Amino acid sequence: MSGKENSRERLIKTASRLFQLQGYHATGLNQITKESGAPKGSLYYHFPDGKEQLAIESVQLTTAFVSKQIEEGLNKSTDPIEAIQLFIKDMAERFERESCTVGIPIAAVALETSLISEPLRASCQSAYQKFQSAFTEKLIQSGYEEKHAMELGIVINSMIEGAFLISFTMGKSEPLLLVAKQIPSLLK
Amino acid sequence: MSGKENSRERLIKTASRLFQLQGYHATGLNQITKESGAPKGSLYYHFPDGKEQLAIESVQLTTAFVSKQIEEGLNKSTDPIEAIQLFIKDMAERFERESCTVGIPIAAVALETSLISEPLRASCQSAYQKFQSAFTEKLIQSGYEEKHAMELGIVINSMIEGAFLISFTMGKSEPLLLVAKQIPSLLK
DNA sequence: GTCTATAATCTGATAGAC
DNA sequence: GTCTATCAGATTATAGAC
Repeated sequence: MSGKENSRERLIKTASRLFQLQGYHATGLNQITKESGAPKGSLYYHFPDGKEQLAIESVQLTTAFVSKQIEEGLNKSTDPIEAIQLFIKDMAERFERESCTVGIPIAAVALETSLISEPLRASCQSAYQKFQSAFTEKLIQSGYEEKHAMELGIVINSMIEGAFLISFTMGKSEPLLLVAKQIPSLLK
Repeated sequence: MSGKENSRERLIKTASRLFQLQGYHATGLNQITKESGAPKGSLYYHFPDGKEQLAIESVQLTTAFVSKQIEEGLNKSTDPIEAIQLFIKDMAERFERESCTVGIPIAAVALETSLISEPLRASCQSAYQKFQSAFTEKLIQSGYEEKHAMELGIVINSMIEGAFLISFTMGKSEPLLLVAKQIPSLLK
């Protein structure tokens, strides 16, 4: 309704990037306001519940963005094996290209806050559920039996998230590529 | 050489537990000294390089502990498929039993520090390499071709680490159990 | 080796003028 | 909606007595 929601948008986008890259506790409110260009005073106007609320909305933004990426990636082939492999390889390439300017979606926030903030944990949980269901949907559309597709969706999501973590630590995308390579064994 | 290295030991053990559970930035030096019972003044005597050094040695302790657990677990069966499945199920049971009093080995520290501390990142990297090679060794002993065994070691490690992360966030061990279930497809 | 006190800096959060 | 100033508490780290 109001004029420009610009400041709020910028705050969430900046927070989203920094939380993924540095984690929850390492990212200060000062840094977020400073890098977003938004005035610090306006943070608590837009997010009365402070850092926790900002993090929840950041996770939600990331979730929407990544889910869309997964769905678009999976649409590049009708064959689920090929589609999932293509998606993972895309992630690996992006990882190599942007080096570490992107971080791993959700993971750091999930690890750091699951024990100390129930609403934040719940946000991360529904993020992962959304990722999983994208894979599961693809498999169901390809004729996989429903329960099997659900189980595979969870496993594929775990594999990718784990490979991201190891790739990030190792500084190379090899684990992601090897996971992609094993997808046929898993799905056949 | 000196009398009791007790205080140093306690500091590392406490730090190790807290870093896994809460992550690097959320764990303060005050909390570590307080919970370890060691005097705060002695921290910088034993660890002149401060928090970073303490974290590196904590990661090393965790690495040794977890590696031993993996190796012992894998020795419970000569069949690699069964052995790996047993190990993952053990982890899942322990996860359920101790709920969240244990955290995920290495992961939080790896995510939080890989970009800000090269020595700490390197410690986490060699941790993961050690985990991987335990799986790889088991596969080679069972007759898998060396390169294939190495690739599978990396993928299995990624799967487990990812499933841990998702299980932790979800609050239930289902992802770990589903990963165990898919091991036969992967290894056959 | 231990302990206390404290420095210097950062954090999240608030109050109030504009 | 914006901006400044500031609070109380946390952080890592150091200095120096014991």
